Amino acid sequence: MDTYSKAVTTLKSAITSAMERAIENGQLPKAELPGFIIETPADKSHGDFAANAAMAGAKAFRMPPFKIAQAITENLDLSGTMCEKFEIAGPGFINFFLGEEFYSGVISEILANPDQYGCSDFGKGEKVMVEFVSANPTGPMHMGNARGGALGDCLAAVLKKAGFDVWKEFYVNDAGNQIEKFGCSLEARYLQIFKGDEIEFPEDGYQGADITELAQEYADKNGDCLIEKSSEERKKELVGFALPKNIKKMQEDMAKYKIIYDKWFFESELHNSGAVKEVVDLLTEKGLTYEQDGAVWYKNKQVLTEKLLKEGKTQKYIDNLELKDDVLIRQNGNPTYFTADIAYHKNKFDRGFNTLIDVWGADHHGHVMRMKGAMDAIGYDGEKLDVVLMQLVKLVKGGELVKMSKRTGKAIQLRDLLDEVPVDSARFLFNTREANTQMDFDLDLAVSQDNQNPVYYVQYAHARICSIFKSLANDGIKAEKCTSRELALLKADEERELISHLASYSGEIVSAAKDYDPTKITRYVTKLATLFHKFYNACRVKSEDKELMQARLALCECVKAVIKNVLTMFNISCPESM
RNA sequence: GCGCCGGUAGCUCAGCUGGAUAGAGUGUCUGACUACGAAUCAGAAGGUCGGGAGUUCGAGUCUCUUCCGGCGCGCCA
Repeated sequence: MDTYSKAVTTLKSAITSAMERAIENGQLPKAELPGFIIETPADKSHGDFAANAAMAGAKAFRMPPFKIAQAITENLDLSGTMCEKFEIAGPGFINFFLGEEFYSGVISEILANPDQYGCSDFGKGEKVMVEFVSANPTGPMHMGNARGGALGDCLAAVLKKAGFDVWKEFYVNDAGNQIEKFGCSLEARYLQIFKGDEIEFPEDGYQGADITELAQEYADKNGDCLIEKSSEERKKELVGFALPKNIKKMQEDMAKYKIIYDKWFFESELHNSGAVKEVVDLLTEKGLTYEQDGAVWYKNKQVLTEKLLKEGKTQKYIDNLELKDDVLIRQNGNPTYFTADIAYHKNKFDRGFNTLIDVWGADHHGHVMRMKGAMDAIGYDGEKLDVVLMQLVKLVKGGELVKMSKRTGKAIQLRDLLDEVPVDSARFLFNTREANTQMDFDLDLAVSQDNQNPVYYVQYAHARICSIFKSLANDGIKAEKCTSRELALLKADEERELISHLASYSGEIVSAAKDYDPTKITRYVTKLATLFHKFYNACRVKSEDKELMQARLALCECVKAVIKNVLTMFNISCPESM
């Protein structure tokens, strides 16, 4: 267990036994012990930890909180905890102040194993799949994919650090309706090259310039050989030419974005293997399908109504949702996206993944409930499917909304972004805002290579520490292993606050993993940089006092290690000088 | 119409299962390099937590209601 958790748990049990003793003594009436929490006060003068046991127990003990706090503290034994003193404050908080043992313990713990620091067994090796981006291969990736990529990749990294066995996957929709549309669009552009505008472009086709370019590329290479062929053959040939190119581009873009997937999963595999059809059969066996208008339908309304009633929702609430059934197999015999998606998620569970995490755009939120319901319906646990919904990203430059790419005149692409913004910057900045909030991505900020940009602020702290070590090395001084007596010299407020923050790293990782929120960690490391810069300005490392200097060097080494630990985890570079 | 997400400082956002005087960054103003990197730090100013009601020792946080913004309710994905 890490030093911080140890400090909290030992303190908590000390308080619990104090309450038990107070009841035995008759200082507190016999009652069930109240649940209480140990929190870290925002205000430093309130100590390192605060317990609300006295206030939480006001009801159970039928006593004023302040009196309860007195009874508790009179029976409190701090030995075995890392706290050295306490006080009763405010309405009945008991505040605790950590002692030297804690501070030197944190530093020793980090230095013993800097790369592993922050790791825990919270996830217990559970197999988790994070599926993210999964953009359609019919066209270029956009800003939403950029955000999803950074969030998904860093979420996976956080989960891994928290002890999960993580697998990252990109689902390629290389089959189905949109590929058909892709083919029609390519065909129209191809024929237009030879026959001009007499060829009409399909109304719901993909309008992008990329389609025209792909058709042109094919024509340049192979000429008009497809004109005499049947439409079906023509589309097949064009898709066969264009799709692999698009997929390759996506893979290149992701690689440039430093996102490495464990697997690119192709939807077509599910169709070819019969897995999609299997899902329909499975649902039919369970009596959850019916035929109507030549299509096969899934009884979504029935499934979700039962599920929601079980969850305690009222019939009125359910009626208001106006639940509808879904088509599994279209009139034309083709399965819908939904059917393939059920098959895909079934496939994930069948591969042994315990928890499935999908990162989706918020415009898909209507799909979440029915997907979970469908998992239940085919005999899996829908609760094991978690969806992180991501709100829109607005690109802002010079305080104004950027809608179009100057180059293409179309929506800004991931490529445009990566051409302009350093990868470190993009990965960091997308992780400064929670998935659930609409986000303004400030282009000026992202390209700025100065103090405005939080990623440089953090990297600078790291480089600054490296620079201290270099400067001292020039004077023939190097860091030595400190004794706990030397580490106890770190008593300044700036030093202790910095160490406390270092100590909370593991807890922060677990909290980020629990909430599926990697943005907590960028905030954590930014705060760490801030506290370091404060320390740097307040406490000189180079010093005549050799013992204090060594203690401060140890602290610097810890900060350096944790910054590197975070940035490496997020695949962001961590330069020694900049 | 119904549902989901959001509304906190001029701007961008935090606020941990309800806790002490609501916090950062940025912008504005004022200071700090003859010293380990000033890509930094210190200080000031800036708020009816969208509005209203309720729950209790205590509400930015929970409940209800209302207003504003984004999104969703397809044989699209």
